[in-house]
Amino acid sequence: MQGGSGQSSMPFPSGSIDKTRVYDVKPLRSLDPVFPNSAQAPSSDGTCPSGFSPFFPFGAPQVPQASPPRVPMPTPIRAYRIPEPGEETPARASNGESTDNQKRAASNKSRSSQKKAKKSQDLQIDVSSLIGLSTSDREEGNRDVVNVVLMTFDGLRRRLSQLEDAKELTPGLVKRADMKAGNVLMSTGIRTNMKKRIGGVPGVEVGDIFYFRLELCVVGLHSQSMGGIDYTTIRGEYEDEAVALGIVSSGKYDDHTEDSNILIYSGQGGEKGDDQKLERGNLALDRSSRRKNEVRVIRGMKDPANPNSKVYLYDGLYKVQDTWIEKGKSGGGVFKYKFERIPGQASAFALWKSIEKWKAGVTSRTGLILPDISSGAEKFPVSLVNDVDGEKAPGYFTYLHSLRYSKSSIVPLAPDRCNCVKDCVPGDLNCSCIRRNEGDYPYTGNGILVSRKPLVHECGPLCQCFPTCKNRISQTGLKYHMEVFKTKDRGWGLRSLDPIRVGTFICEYAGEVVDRARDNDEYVFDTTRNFNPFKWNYEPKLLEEASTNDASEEYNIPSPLIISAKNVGNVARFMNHSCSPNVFWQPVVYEENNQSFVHIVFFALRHIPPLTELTYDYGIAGSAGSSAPKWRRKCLCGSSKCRGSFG
DNA sequence: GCATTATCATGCTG
DNA sequence: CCAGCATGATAATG
Repeated sequence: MQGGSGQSSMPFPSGSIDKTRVYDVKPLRSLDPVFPNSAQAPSSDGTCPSGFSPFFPFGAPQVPQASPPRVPMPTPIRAYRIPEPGEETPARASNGESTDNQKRAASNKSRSSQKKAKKSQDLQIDVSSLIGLSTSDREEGNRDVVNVVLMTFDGLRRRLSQLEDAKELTPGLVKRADMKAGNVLMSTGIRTNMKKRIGGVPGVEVGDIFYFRLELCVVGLHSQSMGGIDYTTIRGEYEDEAVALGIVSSGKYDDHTEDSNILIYSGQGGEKGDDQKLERGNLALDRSSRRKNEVRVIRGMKDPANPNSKVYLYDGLYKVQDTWIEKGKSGGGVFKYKFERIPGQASAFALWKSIEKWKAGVTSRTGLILPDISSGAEKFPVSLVNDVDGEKAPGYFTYLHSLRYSKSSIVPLAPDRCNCVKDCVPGDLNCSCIRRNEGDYPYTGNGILVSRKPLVHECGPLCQCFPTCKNRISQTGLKYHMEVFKTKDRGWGLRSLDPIRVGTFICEYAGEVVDRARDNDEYVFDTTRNFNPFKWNYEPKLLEEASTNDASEEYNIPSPLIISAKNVGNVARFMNHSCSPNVFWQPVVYEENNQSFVHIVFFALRHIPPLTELTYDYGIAGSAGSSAPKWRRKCLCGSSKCRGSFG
């Protein structure tokens, strides 16, 4: 049974698969990708707006219909933009081709997706205005929409996680805040890219990272919450056609190869030694292979910071170049698919592999000046790199990882400490530190900040709890391998060699506490500046049970705090400004030397892929009493929301 | 239209 | 560290 004969559209009649023979996949001409000369051809990145001339990812438009089929052929995939019922479909209509099937699929789709939402329809309308999502945003996303959906997901997830942590230990309780948050978002329509499409998903970029499978669902990158193969079925005139959309490779089945552009993926099914069947996802991958369709590839990676959790890396588009059958470990036949990466995409998985080698010292990297500019002051080395120009080092400073109070008029707060034994326990209102946090433990079990707050109260050295207590996150030092690097046009900058999960502690702003910043001092953190307000916490209206009276994100700092990192400081002094930053600051207070001081602590605003520059909002001085500094500068952050200047 | 099914998830226990 | 378990959500399938 050869698949390459080109005669049959079913190369594997069920039940008569010859597992010993390598599966020959000469391309079937009649199954080559067919994109009609219409405005609805999918573009490779999905950004082609309807009404504009289509982009043909395979070069010139192909005319495979030239060779007439002798057997009933499946209807070629016309377009993945399934029209809404009642929506005009000018290109197709003028071709005189039936769209009944697509319309049927579309109406099925919208019905089934709204089925669950029906009971909370009121909420859905309320919620979409709340979050600012339109119906078309749900259908097709963009960078901002994807970001809003992800922020909403994790805000709710963190809050639910916090509530779970505070509950009594009950044997039956399974902590799955991710599923609950995902379910709420799916059922209230806080999701995007519901329209299935081959190729890239608008708003998701190659190299983007995710920490839960449900995040992939809500942004429409991979709609299966567990399944590794995302596919759909096209209703054809004569028969239905399965098409693969994407895969998640968890690495469980030795899928990774030496060549970063190649991935060997195993089919699904065949659990207890049975042969896998050419159906569902397996069939879809086979079809996509013949059609040479693009398939999204998401690679499940070990999280370097947390061995228990996984990072999902979007590695862009691949094509299935070869498929065959192997004998699996349990004896049954297993489908194998050889994925080959489409050239010209941003480096993602390959970059991760390079970083692993740098960290292990296997390969030296270009531009490395110093392995550790902290000279051992930090737990992890802070490398110094310049692959842009000849500058050898930033100006001299002394490395210090916390605050120094010199000639400051800061009035320390009254000290307070808890008497907990071992670790402070979430939900324990006998703990005075938890009480000062309005009864909420500020961090989740794995140390992630739950909400921005007026002030976070951490345990201090004189608290009776163990130093391992989770309520000391900002005092535990760097968690990542950071790197100071020379940017193209903004001096030195800061980035991480490890992926950073939203809400994780990055570092505090170390330096000397001063009464007033000197005019020429560019290394200043000043809490009196005006900062762009932004929403990071969960939306209390989303879920009654997650609500609380105090969800304020306004900072409440007892007295103005100005820190200069010109002479002494840590990695934070290298972080540049951006008007759409990926890091934010949070005031944190704890006791030291019988006094309590406020610290400025940085947390990840969103997931940050490795080697992405870390930035925060420097704020703007001047409006409320304090005079504008002499060094206010033109902003080069490049964001679409850029305010033009900062400082 | 509704229930069933398959699935490279998670978190936790042993 | 890993195997195994319980609880699951999604969308295709029947």
